Amino acid sequence: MTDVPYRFEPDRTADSLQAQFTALEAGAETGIVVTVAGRVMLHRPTGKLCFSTLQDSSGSIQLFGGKSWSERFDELSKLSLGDWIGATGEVVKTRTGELSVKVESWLTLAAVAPNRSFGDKWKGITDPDLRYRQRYVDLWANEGSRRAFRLRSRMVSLIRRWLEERDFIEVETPLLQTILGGATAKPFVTHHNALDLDLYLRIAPELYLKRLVVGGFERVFEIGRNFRNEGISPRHNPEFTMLELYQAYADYGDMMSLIEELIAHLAIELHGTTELTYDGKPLDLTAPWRRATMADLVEEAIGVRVDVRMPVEQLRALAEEHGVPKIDDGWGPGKLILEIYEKTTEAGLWGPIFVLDYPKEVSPLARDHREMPELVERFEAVVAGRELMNAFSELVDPAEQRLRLEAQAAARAAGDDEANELDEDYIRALEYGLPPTGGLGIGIDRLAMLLADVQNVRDIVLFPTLRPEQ
RNA sequence: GGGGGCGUAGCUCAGCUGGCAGAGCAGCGGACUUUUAAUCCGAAGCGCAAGGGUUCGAGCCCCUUCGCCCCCA
Repeated sequence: MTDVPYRFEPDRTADSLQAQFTALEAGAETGIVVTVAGRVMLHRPTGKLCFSTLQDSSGSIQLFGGKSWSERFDELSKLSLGDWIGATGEVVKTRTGELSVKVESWLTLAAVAPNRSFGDKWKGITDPDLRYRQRYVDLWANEGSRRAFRLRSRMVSLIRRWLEERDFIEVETPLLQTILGGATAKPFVTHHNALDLDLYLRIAPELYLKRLVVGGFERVFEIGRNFRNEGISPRHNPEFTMLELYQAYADYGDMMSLIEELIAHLAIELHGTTELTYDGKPLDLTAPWRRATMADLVEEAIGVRVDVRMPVEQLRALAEEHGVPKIDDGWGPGKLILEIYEKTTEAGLWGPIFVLDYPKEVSPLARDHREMPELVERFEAVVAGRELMNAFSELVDPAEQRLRLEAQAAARAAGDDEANELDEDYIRALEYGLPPTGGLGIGIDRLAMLLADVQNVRDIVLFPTLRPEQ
C-alpha cells in the first residue's frame, strides 16, 4: 500500500446526508459538493459507471462513479469490498432514487488485503469464535454488533450523567490490592517486583469506596473492572465491569428506589419505554419493582418457611431433599438457606424483583436487620431471571465488622478460598466513623445485556477473554 | 468433571445407504453508461481440524487428540 495520505477531512456523515436529502426527487442534482469517507461494503461496477455502498460510523451512502466525471475511473471501478475510501463530489439522487455522492475526486485511505476480504454479503461473518477474536471484522460486518456496543457506550454515559446530577462523584480506587475483600470470589494473583509483593487483581472496590465515605465524600461511585478467577460461560467473563455506589445517610430501601429509577431512566432514554423484551419474553422495568423477602419467596416456591433459627440438621435435610449439590458440613443455617433459595427459587424468578433480607452468615459487610437481628439488610435484584445487583445497608460498627471478618478469615483458614481476608485498615477506617450508608453494586455487562437484548456476555464485551489461538 | 452439537475454499455453506471434493459470494482476468446481494464470460483456489484404524476404496464408519458452541455438576 502506497500513497495513503496522513490525514483526511470528510465534511459530512452518511446519515446527515440521508437525513437532509430524503425529500430529493429521483434524478435531481443539488449543486452541493461534499466529502465523505468510510468503508466499501458493496460494489457494483457496470462498465462506464460504478456504484459503491460506503459505510461510515453513522450509516451508509452510495458513491456514484462515472468514466466521464470521476478521476481514475478504472481504479474506482475496481475497488474491493472492505477498502476505505474518501471521496468528494456532488450530492445527487440517481434515476432509481438512491441518494449518492457523484464522485469527482477520491482516495484510497486503506486497502484490504486480498485474502482478508470476506465475501458473504448476506450473512457477513457468523462464526462466533471468529467474531470474538477478530472483533474488528465483526464490527465492520455486523450491524447488530455495532448497535449493541453503541448502546453499551450510551448506557454508561447516561449512568454517569444521572449520578453526577445527583451529586455523586466518580472516583478510582486500586485494582491492585493486597487484601482480598468486598466480595466472595477467587482472585487473580500478580506480583510487584520492586516491592517483592504479591498483589490481587481486585474482586471488588467496595472497601475502598466506603473508606471514601469515611473521608467525607458522601456520595461516590466507581465504574470499573473487577477480576474473578472463575470459569467462562455465556454469563461470565473473568474481567467484568461493575458500578458500585455509596450514599451516606441512606439505607438499602434508598438503594432500591435509586436503582429502579436509574434503570427505568436508562430504558426510557435508550428505548423510549420501560416495557422491554428480553430473549423473546416481556420485561417490564417500570418502577417500583416488586419487593419480597427471601424467606417469603422460598416459601412460595417449596411451601416450607425457612428460618436461620431452625435446627441446622433440619435445614441440611431440606437442602438435600431439594438437590443442593456439594453440601459442606461447615455450612451454617444461613449458607444452607441461601443455597436452598438459589437452587429452588431463584431460577423461577423473572423479575424485576428485589429479593430482601439475607442471612448474616453469608453477608459479612451488611448491617444487621433493624427488626430481625439474625438477618441483614441486604437485597439482590433478579431481572430477566438473573442476579443483576447486590446492595445493603452497610455495616458501620467496627467491632461487629471485626467479628464478621474474623469469621471470614476462619473460614478461609479452614479452606474456603473465596472468603474475605481480615482488613485491619478497613476496621480502623470504621473506627473513624462511617455514617449510615447505603451501598450498591451492579454488573454493567449484565445490565447492558438486558438493555441490548443479547444473551451472551461476549456479545457485549468487546474483547472477551479467550484461549489464545493455536 | 458429565452430556450433546460442530470443525469441508478467504466468508457462508452443501456433500445421499462409503465410490474421482462442490456451490454462492469474495479475490484475479475480461465485457457492460443508472446499479441496489448488479449481471454475464473465463481461469484459479479446499486432499475435508490433527493422528491412527476398518475397507478394494473414507469428508462420511470406529478410536485418540485438539479447538469452538450449548446444557448440566
